[in-house]
This record gives sequence, C-alpha cells and structure tokens, in this order.
Amino acid sequence: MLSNSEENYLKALLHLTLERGQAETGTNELAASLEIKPAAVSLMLKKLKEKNLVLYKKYGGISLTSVGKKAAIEVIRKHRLWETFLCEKLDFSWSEVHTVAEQLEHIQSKKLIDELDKFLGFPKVDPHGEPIPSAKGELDFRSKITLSEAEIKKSYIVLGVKDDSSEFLEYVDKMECKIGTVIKILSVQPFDESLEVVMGNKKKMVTKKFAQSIFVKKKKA
Amino acid sequence: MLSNSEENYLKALLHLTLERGQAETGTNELAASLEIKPAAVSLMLKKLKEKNLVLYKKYGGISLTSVGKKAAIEVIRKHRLWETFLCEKLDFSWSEVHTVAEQLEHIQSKKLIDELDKFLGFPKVDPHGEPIPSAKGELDFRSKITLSEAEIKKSYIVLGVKDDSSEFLEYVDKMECKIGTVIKILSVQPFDESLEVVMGNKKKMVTKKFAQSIFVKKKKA
DNA sequence: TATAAAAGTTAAGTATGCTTAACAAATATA
DNA sequence: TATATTTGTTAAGCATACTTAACTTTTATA
Repeated sequence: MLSNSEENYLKALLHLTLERGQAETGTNELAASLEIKPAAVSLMLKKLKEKNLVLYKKYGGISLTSVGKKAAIEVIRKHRLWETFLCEKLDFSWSEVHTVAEQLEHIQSKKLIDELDKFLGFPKVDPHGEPIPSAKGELDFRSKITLSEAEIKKSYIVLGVKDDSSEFLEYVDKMECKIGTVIKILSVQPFDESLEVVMGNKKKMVTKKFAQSIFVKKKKA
Repeated sequence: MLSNSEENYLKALLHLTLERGQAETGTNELAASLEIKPAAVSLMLKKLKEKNLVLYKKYGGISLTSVGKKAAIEVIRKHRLWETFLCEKLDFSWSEVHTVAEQLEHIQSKKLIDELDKFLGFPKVDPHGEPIPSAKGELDFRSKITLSEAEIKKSYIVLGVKDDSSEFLEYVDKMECKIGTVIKILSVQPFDESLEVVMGNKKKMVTKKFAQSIFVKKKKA
C-alpha cells in the first residue's frame, strides 16, 4: 500500500517524463513539480527505491521502474475518471475539478474505480481531453490534440493552451478565444499554413504557430 | 480545516452520545470506539478543546460543542451520501460500502457533497436506513426503524439486527431471516402482541421482542 | 584545468498522531 | 474509611513527511 505522498511522487515522475519526453528526471525538477524542497525529495527517493518503485543512484537521474510506472498510471486513471465524473454527473466546471480530483485520486478501492469506470461508460478521455488509462493500465500516450491536428470542417471545443506565457495568453484573449469556444477549420493556406477558422461564430485567420498552441477536443454531435 | 483524524474523533463522539443517549463520553470509551489507545485520546482532546470543538476538563466527561457537533454531523452527512451513491449508482452491496465511505467522508469540498446530494435526489436515508443530515446540518435523530414499528401490510426489507448476541443471531438464522429478506406484517395479536408476518414468502409468527430487534426499511414500490 | 554555479545530499529540527510505560485521580469494594 | 480497581494523564519514543542550513558532488564556464 502506497501513502498519498508516495502516490504523488510517482504521479509527478510520470507526468514529468511524459511531458518532457525524457526518461530521467532530476531532484530539483521533481521538487518543483511537487512544490516541496529538494531535500524532501532526496529522502523520499531512498524509500521509493527500496520499494522498487524508482531507479535512482545518488547524484544520478531518477526514473520509474515498471512497477512504479504501473502505480503511477493507476493514480492518473483514478484522477481522470473522477474528473470525468465531476464534470459529467455533478455539474462541475472544467476548472473546478482538479483540486477535488487530487483528493479523490488517493481513495483506495479497486472495486470503486472499476465500478466508476463502468458507471461512466468506460470513457476514453477526461474533460480536458487527456486519455484515461484502461483498467489494465494501458495509457494512450498521445497527448491531447491541438487545433493544428484537428480535422477540417469539424467542430472542436477549446480546452486550454499549451503555452501559458502571458504574451500568448494575451494574444489568445485578443482573439476572443476562451475555454469552451467552438472552432471549426474552414481551410488551410498552402502558402504559410495559416488556417481560416470560424471561432465563436466569427471568421478569422490564425497562424500555424497559434494553432499548435491551442488544445481542442472534438465537439459532440 | 480539520484533519482526517480530528474528523474521526468528532464523528465517534457524536455516534457515542447518540447511541448511548448520554451527553458525555469517557476517554476509554472514545479510545475503544476509534480503536486507539486512551493516551492518544487525551492528547487529541487538548487540541480539540483549544479549537473549541469539545467541552472537556481533565478527568471529566467529554462532550461536543455546538461547533463540534455541526462538524460531526457534516462528516456523517458525507459518509451516508457516499454510501448511498455506492449502493445506488455503483452496484456496491450493503456490506462493502462502509470502508470505502470511511475514506470518502474526508474529502474536502462543499460543492462536491452538495452536488452529490442533488445527483442522488436529496435522499433522506442511507442504504442502512440511517437518516442523512440535510445540507443545513439537520439530523433526524430517530434511529432506523425496527420491525415492531413497521406499518401493517406494507413490505419491508431486513437491514440488520439491533442485538448482535450469538443467541439472537442463531435464532434469526433459524427463522430464515437474512439481510435483504422481505417481510410484511399481516396482523398483530392483541393478546401478546405477536406478529403474523410473511417472511421470505413464508407465513410465520414472531414475538414482539423479536420484532423489536430487527431493523427494516420500507421496500420501494 | 581551476573555479564558480548548479544540483543534490545529509543532518538537525518541526508538526501530526500514534505507541508504551509510569503515574495520578476518581470510583468501587471490603 | 482504607485500599484496590478503574479511569485518565503525562512523558518519552516512533513513524511519516516536511523544513532550513550546511555540506558534497557534478557541471559549466572562464
């Protein structure tokens, strides 16, 4: 049995390795991700290593063992299923689910999570468009799609941004593009790959770079 | 904000005072209820007293303040709503819900519990027939009803027993009365208040004393 | 390649919430 | 009422999981 804290370390490690595409993580990086001091990470790593959950040598890189990775995926599965539950069944908004799901993800009951999965109809993605690992621990590693990957002439809903620098966010704001805004690609210019889109019922042109930084999900018919 | 542990103390205190009908509880009694040592209770009581959650003097009785009682009721509300959710929506059986609900009751989110309440249709009682406190903290202090309080010619479902001595349990067994068994009172004998019942499709006579020790809930139409 | 900066570790200390052991107060019984 | 029993408290210690401060190793740069 893992403590909440241990589960959070494993989850953070998996997130870091997936997001950065690197196999190994550093102590400081992990500490920043967990919002704790590096010293605490050093101590915990010793414990996780003894439990065979991480591979790690003093002053060396940190990575998950297969056992650790499986546990991390299970936590992410729980997190995303709860988020789905909160949004779909309990009228939670997109932005409210995270903190509650951070608590719910640590509830220990295999039956609970499998029944919840069934109750929700075995969803493939959570409300943010992130893939939900299956009961067997299979995670579809494709991250959520961006506008640049969307199909032409189908409606998508804005989920968030890939780049959260203030310059970009202000730009997005100026474009009247918000979470929930409906976007449809009308055409792509061969010249510079600019996209002609309908965004919130207005026709606009956006650059390829812009489209690559907006996360979207397909709108339900 | 209360810790899980603090919430458990308050909940146990409320349960003890309700079940025993006494306003005050002792350290040993509370320790037994929480399955910890009395020494730990002494330490925690100091903390709860400082937080204005319990009334207590060294070597004296323990009772909840109105603030403490309100908090305890809130925990019980959460516990019973989660139990209802697990049974009604997730195919959990009567006996599986308790341990999971013990974890879920500590999730901190007012919105979560109010939305859950709404989702469940504002249930008045949990799957064990225990009353669910309202969002305002009103608890119907009547405990679950026994067979002796049931209406004539309506169907009830056996929830459990009031007396769990082995003599009684064996007697109940012999009567082919189990959790889930459907019971309907056909008549009550004025002479000795014996009840003529249909229990699991068989007509039987049971004593008043027997009927007073069987918890039931109304069967849904 | 010497050294400064960054990254990581260890040691000592804190808070929570338990434990056991020793002790004190209250209650029951002879 | 003296004493034995029960009940409750305090003190010291443990585990978890953090912190800060001092230190070590690695890496980057002059």
